[in-house]
Amino acid sequence: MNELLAGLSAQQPVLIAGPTAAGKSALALEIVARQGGVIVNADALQVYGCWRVLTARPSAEEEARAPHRLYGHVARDQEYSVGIWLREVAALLAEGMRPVIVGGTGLYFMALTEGLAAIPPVPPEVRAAGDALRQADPGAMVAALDAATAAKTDLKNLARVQRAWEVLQATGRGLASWQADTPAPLLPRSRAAAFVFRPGVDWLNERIDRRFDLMMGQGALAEVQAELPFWAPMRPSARAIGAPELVAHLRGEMGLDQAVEAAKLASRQYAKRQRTWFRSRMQDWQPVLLP
RNA sequence: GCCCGGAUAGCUCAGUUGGUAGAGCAGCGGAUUGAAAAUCCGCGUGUCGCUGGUUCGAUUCCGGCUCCGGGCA
Repeated sequence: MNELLAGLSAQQPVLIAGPTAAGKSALALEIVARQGGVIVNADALQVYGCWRVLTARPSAEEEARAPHRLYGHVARDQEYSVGIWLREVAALLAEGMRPVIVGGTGLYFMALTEGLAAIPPVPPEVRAAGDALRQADPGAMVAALDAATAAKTDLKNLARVQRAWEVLQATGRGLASWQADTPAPLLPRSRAAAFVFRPGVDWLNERIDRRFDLMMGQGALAEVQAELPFWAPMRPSARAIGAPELVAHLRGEMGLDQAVEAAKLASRQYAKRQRTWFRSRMQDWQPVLLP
């Protein structure tokens, strides 16, 4: 820890990435305690107000120890995305405080340090049309793409195809063309101190299991129960790992033990995807090696 | 003790009219420009329970044994 912090100037922005349950928040708190700054969330699910326990958001006590931003500030049914996150971060940076940005969402860090195309928001009608077409005739959606976009899109990945189709519908311009005009990044990698946690797989898997048990002890089930009246599985907020599993249990579709096991498994699989991203896309970040 | 079923990948199982075998899940690797805790792609050698026999050749057929279900005593 001390070695990590040596050579860290108190004005320098800090980025901390790492897989779920690796202990990133503790490092962020330590840095801010010693040198000052604001802790800024870079996690796609910790933004939702309804999931404090389930997404392992900083506790009230931790939030009292240092300023925290972009945690739990989004309503369950509110639209959110990398673009919105990036604009919120831009506003924060404009305030002039030194940011310590911490989270597990690789895409957010990439948008921050490498830039994000300036594409206007897709109107809800276009999104609805995209949902419908993807369901009814995915082939037509693929066929409707412009050649340049089709060439650089994974056409088997219908989530990507739908996004490309929606951008073309909404703006009349291909996604590839927009991306070719990606503006300079808000915070280039070279202007920040960047750390990635690299825990061993077995060590992390054990921590994931233990942490989920801890969440259950902290009232995860009650938290999910409170959301049951508003539950809509299609919403981004519904993708919090553990939520669908515990909902299924509360509806009598699976035993509690089974739901807990399923949630732990999903967390381990998520951590694996994070590892893959960090390994390939954050090679020039300083590794924080753990057991 | 007897009868019937089962024993094949980490797990659940399929299959081989005798030529050493393949699905799902798990796992591993990869991709990732506004739903990303999402989404998508790739990867299958394992004493076919053990042991004798028949056969050019047995995981497959036959005998014995072991273990696990179920039934009858």
